[in-house]
Amino acid sequence: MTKAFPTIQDVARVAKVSTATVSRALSFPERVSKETRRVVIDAIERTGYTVNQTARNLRRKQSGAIVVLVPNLGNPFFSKILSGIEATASREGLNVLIADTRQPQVSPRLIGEYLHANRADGLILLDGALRPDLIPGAPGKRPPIVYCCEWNEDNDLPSVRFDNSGGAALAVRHLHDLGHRRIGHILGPADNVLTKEREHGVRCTLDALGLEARRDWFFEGDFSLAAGARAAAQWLALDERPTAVAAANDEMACGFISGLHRAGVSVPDDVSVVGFDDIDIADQFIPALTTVRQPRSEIGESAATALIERIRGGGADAAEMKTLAAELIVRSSTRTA
Amino acid sequence: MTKAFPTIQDVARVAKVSTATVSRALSFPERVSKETRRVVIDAIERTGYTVNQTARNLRRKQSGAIVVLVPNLGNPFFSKILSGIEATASREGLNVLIADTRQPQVSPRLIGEYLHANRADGLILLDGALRPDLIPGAPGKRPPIVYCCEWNEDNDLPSVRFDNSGGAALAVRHLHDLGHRRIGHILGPADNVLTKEREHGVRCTLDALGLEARRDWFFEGDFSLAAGARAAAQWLALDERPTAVAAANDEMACGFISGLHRAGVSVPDDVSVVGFDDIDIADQFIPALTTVRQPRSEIGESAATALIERIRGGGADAAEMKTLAAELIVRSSTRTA
DNA sequence: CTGAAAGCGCTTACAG
DNA sequence: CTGAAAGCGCTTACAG
Repeated sequence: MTKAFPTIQDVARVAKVSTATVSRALSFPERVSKETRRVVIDAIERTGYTVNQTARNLRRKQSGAIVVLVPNLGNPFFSKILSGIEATASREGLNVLIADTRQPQVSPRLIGEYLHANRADGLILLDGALRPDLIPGAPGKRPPIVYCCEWNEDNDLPSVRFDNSGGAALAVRHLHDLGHRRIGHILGPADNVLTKEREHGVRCTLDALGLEARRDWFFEGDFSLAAGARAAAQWLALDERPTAVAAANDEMACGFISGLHRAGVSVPDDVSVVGFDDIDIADQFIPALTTVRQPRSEIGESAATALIERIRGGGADAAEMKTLAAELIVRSSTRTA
Repeated sequence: MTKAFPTIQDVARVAKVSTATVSRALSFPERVSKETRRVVIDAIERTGYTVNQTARNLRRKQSGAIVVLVPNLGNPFFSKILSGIEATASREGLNVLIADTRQPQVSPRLIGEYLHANRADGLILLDGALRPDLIPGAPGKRPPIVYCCEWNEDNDLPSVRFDNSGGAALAVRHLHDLGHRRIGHILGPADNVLTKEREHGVRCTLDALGLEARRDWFFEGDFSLAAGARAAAQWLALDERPTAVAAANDEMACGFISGLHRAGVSVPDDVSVVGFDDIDIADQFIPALTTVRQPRSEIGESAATALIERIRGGGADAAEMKTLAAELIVRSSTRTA
């Protein structure tokens, strides 16, 4: 950093008070006299002083920042959540640091360093595969951590999540209500908690409805558009086809519809498709996508709020879980069987 | 931050050397003896020490972080760029702080604080409306700043940008090559540099081709899907309609196509449409979108690299501009007139 | 209400 | 190659 920014010393000199008083005037205005406050404010204006956060943080042993670990920053799913987190954090005067967990630099060790290094007062994890509980160091002296969207079944760290299996149930019931009895599912990436939850929701609901969960109607995927297109190819190759498909996210639903379209198969006339997430394009896709909405910026806000409470409360890192409901949005990609 | 993390003192004690030596072993390994290095490394392992960045930064007068100011974090356009920035920064050992410029907290004053407060060694601006040159304080002692994608015509801060007008020219020429002679344009938000550049490219090319730039064929927009749909409504209301439309971004192109589709108008059979950006969904949209590709993670990397060079070089904040070429991707939303 | 003084954890000339 | 010492800019008990 360049030198010569005014320091608290400069302000003290101009105001003719001690640095302690300047500091107090800033942090506890009510503890200095009205007159002093005025003089200090004045000196601050004249010098153009702003507090050096680094020095303050060193002294206070805090960082004024939280870090968010994101599996893929370029993915709109995460950026919407990030947006909610940032809005809440900035309102609370906290900076937000981000790191993409696909970067080789972000090893578990580095996560530990973020915390130890006094870089962050807390951590939000959007990647359920991350295991901060494995970081050496007593958990007692670890800053708060909360999972957002994803979580890890091998620890009981607090998390904020959507009701994934409930959302999947909504999708399947909707298809059933339309008269569909042959229902398929496009899965997310293996080993992902969301994939498991959504699949679970689909299977349970199928079961409850007395419908068959046919192995060849469960298409493998990875949340990408391309995976949806691959599922379309598989659907086309089937002897007996499902008349409706619930995809584990909107991208795959779109890729699926698009793949079918290129083969001359129409959605919803030939197959009904429901997505998951309600991404921006969903209502302008052709056909407009019926999907399970998850309020993504809200979950980000909710996670940030939970984290900040823990930071401020300084309290116990009690395991806790908050679940946000999902909602079905019916549009034009589904119709009666 | 919680207490009791091991400090350099602890390491020194265990290694039976001075803290100065530990510090050197970490920062300038070649300046300590092989034996000492071994002993220090060993002590670090045993204590679980990681450097306290806050203290280091205070001493070194740097922050080890850059801040990226984003107009809308939830917008995939920006998140892709952010991803490129983050990848480069993290590779160089720099943390990245983000702030959404729509947050009221991010006033110009706050931008100044980011810099003064020793919070950041440099700044990347994705929002051309931001004017860091207006921040009080001599520019000489300001950390480096670079615009990315957008820029501001009222200052000559360095920027990395796409060839927007060249890209628009590509789009119009492509339409012309297909035999279209009645060509319209959907504009981005007013007052945006990208809007102006793209419109400029369209107008110049139309002119060069001897085609008319009809006022009622230039539809107002704002880069949103909804704006595209509104343009579709306007197109439908026209007496004389353009047979081809170049949109200033892909979202508007998709919204436009979707709006026409709902009215029974087919793209590309009835109108040809070309987008701008090549967003993820572009090739799975129905029809697959012909568009002008802008390598967004590359521009992010490029901006981060430029910033880091300036930070490391410590050098002059010379005005400089880097322009990345755009490329036309022909798919199915355009056809012969 | 205000100030003197210690100290947060590190780095870096300066000696040796 | 190594150590003693000062200092980065702030905050906060402790006195008064």
